[in-house]
Amino acid sequence: MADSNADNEEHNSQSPAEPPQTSMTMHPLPYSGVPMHMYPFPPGLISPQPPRTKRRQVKNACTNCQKACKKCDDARPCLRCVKYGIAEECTDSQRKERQKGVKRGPYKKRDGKANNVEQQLDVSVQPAVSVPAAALAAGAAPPGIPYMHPLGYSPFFGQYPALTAGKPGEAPTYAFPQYYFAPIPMHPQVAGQEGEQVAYPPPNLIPATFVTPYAQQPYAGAPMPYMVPMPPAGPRSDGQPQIPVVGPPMPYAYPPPYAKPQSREGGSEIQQVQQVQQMVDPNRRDPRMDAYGRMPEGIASGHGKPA
DNA sequence: ATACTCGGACCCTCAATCCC
DNA sequence: GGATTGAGGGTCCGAGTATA
Repeated sequence: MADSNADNEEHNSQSPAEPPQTSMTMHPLPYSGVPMHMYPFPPGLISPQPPRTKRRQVKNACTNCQKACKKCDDARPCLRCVKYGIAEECTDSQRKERQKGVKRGPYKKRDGKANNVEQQLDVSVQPAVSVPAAALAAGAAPPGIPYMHPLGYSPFFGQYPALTAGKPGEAPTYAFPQYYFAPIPMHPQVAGQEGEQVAYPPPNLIPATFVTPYAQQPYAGAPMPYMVPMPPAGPRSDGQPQIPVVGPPMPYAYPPPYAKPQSREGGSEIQQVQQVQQMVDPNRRDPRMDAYGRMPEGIASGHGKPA
């Protein structure tokens, strides 16, 4: 299928020169509850019907997770089995062979192109970093926008995998999505009846270009973090020009991109699991990671049922 | 409060089919 | 031959229930 599944390439991203292994946890924050493509936009910027995020699945859940209908991961033993102390029973489940020779009826006619609107709306998968010429020609912002979302470092840095690792001394290319200015819907367009959802005007998104292609790493070969915090206000330490913020200052701080789960006794669930995991096998490495310890797109995503 | 169960929504894979 | 479709079969969310 044309669907370029990141998982399809996961196994061939290992370079011959294996980079230094890190001691960071190799699990993709499965309990984060923040889907991979759910951007930490402030409440005012969230449209009433945010695009549903796609749920990522492992290729093959272990027998235990499969039985429990619970989320598994690609590592063996998986987090859940480690957590429940059944790591030695963590084995891949057997998948049935797909049946062949199933006849299919005639397909519905193709109507040329652009088969779905969803694809056009899904900015999360657009690898483009360039600004469409039409948008540039149209000017920075359409009239009537009350104020613009401030733009700084992308909050997505490190969240997306490298498309190309980059030769020594070269910057890797990342598959992060375009970063958008978005006008805040100031007033509901339609007043909702009692018990009805209030409708907001559709967001008018203006694609913008990234100023920096990737977050600076503290040292060569350092693993990319999942996300980096927003930069502090004021001049940038790297000498690059400060990105001007249009409109009033943000009255709130960004929440941490991945909020820790509710802590239980002895720390959060994920911390407990990680502690066990490190005791079991300190060198345990998630097989999906690329040569630089980064996870492919979408991993750690996912809770995606419509409300 | 936490663990367990499981219905069913959602997702991925890939053979069948379409079309250039 | 490459692109597209869509069903088979898988994963796992989340609500309900059980247990400590």
